[in-house]
Amino acid sequence: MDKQKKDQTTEEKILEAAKQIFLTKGLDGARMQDIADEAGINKAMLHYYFRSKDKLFEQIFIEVVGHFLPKIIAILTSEKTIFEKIEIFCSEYISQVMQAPYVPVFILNEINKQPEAFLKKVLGGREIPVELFLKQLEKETKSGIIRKVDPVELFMNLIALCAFPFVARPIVQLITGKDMKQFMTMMEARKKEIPKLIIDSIKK
Amino acid sequence: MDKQKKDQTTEEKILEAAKQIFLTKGLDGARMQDIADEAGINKAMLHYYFRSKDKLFEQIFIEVVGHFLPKIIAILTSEKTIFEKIEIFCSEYISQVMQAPYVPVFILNEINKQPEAFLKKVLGGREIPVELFLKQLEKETKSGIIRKVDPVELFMNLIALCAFPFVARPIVQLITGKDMKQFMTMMEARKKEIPKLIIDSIKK
DNA sequence: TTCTTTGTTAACCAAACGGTTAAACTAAGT
DNA sequence: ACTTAGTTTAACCGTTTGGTTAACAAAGAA
Repeated sequence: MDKQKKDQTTEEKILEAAKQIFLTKGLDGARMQDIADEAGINKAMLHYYFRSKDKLFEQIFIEVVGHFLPKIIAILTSEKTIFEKIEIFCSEYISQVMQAPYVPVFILNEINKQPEAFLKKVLGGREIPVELFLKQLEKETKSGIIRKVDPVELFMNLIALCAFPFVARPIVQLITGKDMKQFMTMMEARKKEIPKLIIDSIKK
Repeated sequence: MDKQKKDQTTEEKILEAAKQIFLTKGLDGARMQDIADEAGINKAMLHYYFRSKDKLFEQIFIEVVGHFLPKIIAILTSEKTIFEKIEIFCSEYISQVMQAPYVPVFILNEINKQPEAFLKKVLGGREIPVELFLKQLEKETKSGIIRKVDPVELFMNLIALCAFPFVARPIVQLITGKDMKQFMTMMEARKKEIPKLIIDSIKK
């Protein structure tokens, strides 16, 4: 047990342990006993504080996603040029994921297992404020700065290039022989490589 | 039950059903009873033919991956220019996945849950014949056709752009409102868009 | 026919699972 | 010292799970 855990409340211990277990094993693969062991507490406490496995999972899920999405949205709706936004997006996204490398796999699994529930949980009725971003694209297309671009594909390419290496990380590491530190160094470099690639492809 | 299933052997029925269930639910999420129901047979037959859940899963896994990898390797080791290889790779990869859209998620999950076992199963002692591809890159760099490129990153970008949309497909469909047919049309178009993007980024 | 092999079924089993309970413990308030 | 409310524990419960078994059926082989 970490030294820190001693002055954490039981609820905090559970949340931390559940996050660790759910992120690495997924909902199906995680056992309540695993979480209890990881937290160093009795299994009954999980139910005392969070009633059921599903409730606990949802708590973790909302915490994890709720930490990511706002930052992304903030970037898209900020007062920057498209080129700047692309640069900031990649840098920020990769920074975020570097601190929690399992998050992309975790999210992609949820997306595939229950897409509607996913959107509902994540957005909770709100809408993605994508309007502003679309208008900006349109404007900068007309003013001739960039060529005509499908915003969905642009966004998809961005996330693909940023997120995919993390999703395939274990195999990338095995093939290249990179340890975690070297892998992270590569991703650090990609913060600049990816925007270059994307911006080059949409510039006129 | 499909009309076809009647003149399939029990073993074939099981393999088909197991593939369907494992691909969509994963190893942890799949139940032996689910597979038996899907195949329209008694659960005991699964063990009669394949002994255990793990053995059955491995069979499916090897079948699925064994169908993909050789095609990819064939392209990399063929006698084409890099530009041609990139074009063929994207086109072929996307075509393959369009016929089995769940495969990338399935594989990425395995990669993350047991990376070493994954490589062992997939390669079975063999090596990825990457030498030839590396030499080709080196040669075409020296002759000035392309700029200096890290082959790992080139390859990672390729797969990222081809595979990621399928991995995030449910959410992409929900956000864009595209049905399966429209999604596939988009991916069909990407067979040409992705090579353009990649080739532009490595051309001198 | 009779025997043997192969395929199939329903019933069963032990273990693992998520979840519950009642009692014990702790600490703060009276 | 007594009460009370919140917390923690071990033991337990019903269900589900992967896996087994024994009886049985179909089809050749003798």
